[in-house]
Amino acid sequence: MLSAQTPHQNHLLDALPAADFERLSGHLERIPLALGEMLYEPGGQLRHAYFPATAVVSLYYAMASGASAEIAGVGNEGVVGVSLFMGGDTTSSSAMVMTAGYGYRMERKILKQEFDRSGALCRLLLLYTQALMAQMSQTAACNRHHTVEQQLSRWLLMTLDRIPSGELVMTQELIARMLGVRREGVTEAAGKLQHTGAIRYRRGHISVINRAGLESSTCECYAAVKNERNRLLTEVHNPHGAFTVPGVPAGRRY
Amino acid sequence: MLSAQTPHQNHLLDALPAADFERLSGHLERIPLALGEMLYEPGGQLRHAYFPATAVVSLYYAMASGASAEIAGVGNEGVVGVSLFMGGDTTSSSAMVMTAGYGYRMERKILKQEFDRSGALCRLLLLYTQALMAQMSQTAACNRHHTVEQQLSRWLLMTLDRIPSGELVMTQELIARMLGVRREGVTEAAGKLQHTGAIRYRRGHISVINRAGLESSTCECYAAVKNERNRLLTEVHNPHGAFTVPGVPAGRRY
DNA sequence: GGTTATAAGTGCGTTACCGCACGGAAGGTG
DNA sequence: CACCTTCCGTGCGGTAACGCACTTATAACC
Repeated sequence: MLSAQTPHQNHLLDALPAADFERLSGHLERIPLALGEMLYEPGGQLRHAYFPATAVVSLYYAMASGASAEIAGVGNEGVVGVSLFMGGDTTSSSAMVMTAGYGYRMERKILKQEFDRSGALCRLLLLYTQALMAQMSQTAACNRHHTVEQQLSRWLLMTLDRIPSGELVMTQELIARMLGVRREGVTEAAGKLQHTGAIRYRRGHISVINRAGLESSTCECYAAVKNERNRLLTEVHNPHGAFTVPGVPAGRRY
Repeated sequence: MLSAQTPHQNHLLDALPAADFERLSGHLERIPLALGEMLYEPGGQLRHAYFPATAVVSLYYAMASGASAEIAGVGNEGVVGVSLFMGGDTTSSSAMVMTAGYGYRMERKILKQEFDRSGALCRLLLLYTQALMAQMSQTAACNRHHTVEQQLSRWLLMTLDRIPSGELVMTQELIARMLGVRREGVTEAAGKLQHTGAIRYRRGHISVINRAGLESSTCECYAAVKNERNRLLTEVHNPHGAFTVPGVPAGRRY
């Protein structure tokens, strides 16, 4: 269980008033999230909501053909399992851990109870859900109009924003499945990005060398999602994260 | 203002318990919705939520380039303006009337008040919002993997499910803008569908001749969205609509 | 340290869709 | 009726991404 003094570094939890957090802290369980772990699948009964800290989770839809497409990503800015408080309990999409790390989970029953109090967490969860919808919308538009290279750049940037380091542990195969494109397409796009000096990669590892380079390769969708999230969750937003100044983590402490 | 005896035929409103509906009926204003009317635009302040009855509304995202892409459609099964109760007040997408008709609107303040009572409407709105998210997810995946012909078929079926007649008043140009494809692409796909006898069209009008034909031309996405909506909103769902038996409308009466 | 599974690179024909530039036709308006 | 806007049909070159087959490289494992 999470002690009230532990720095947990999920932005939603961090934004809770002390009183609300105290009430919940005993119900937050710190757990490791391993690469490839499924947090939910279509039709499955969710038992917990997950608040990622260093882990990153992909919400994606798996088609009958075996193809798939990422709908949205969730990291330390959000929560996995909005259907628990929205009332549907499950969804037609899946959630898989894309970057290993840790997070906190809360039992379905506790989350519902707290949500029904209509307090700070309720408000935050609904605002986050709207930010999630904005991300889904942007994904739909981006899938329609933008190139693989633009989308790969966007995907790398969004993932980068959610992790402490500048290196992603990630195969091109897996990225391709999430973007819903061919693996060769990712190889080609990543090759171009490496050629321009934006990234460097080796077998299963991608390092971002020049963030500005990535930003100039991506489409408007990256900034659009980020801006909308900042607008909706200003009090939650943590401008440069708790990780940019090692040893002096930002954010509330309990 | 809507009298308690009026058949209103928005499924969310119809699903309200009598007591809740009584409280709200005085705040529901029946209004015509004209083709092309904008219900909201990015950044604009929403003043009302709209419950379509015979009108159909598209939620879409407009890109900087001028291109656009539909995110989801809303008809008599839902409500336009979920950001009002989610807390963000506005969104980065736009909402435009695609099929003229009428609907009911409720002032922002009244909606929020009722939402905060955590009663039946609150529950329905959250469930509907989850159904909307499922539709957005499916749109993202569909944009990635399916052909224009499949998407056109899906779009026609979804619109058809929301209107009383079998004829859509709709130019190919407008459909193309919503699907985010070329107008010529729609012409070609519609030509094929007409050739197989599924539809017939003339300048600005599309008639569905053979619904089963359309269903066999579309992708899994149509059924997936419909099933998820039925799962989430069983008590709201109105199997064949209030319109299939003219003069003997189904649904609750107040 | 040699073997092996897995990740990434490459080439090639195919396809769906795009952008553009027309021509023709329907239907409302003076 | 003649006019003219708007909508729809068609052709053509260009291109991004696909599917497939195969090679090369890397890191992990015995």
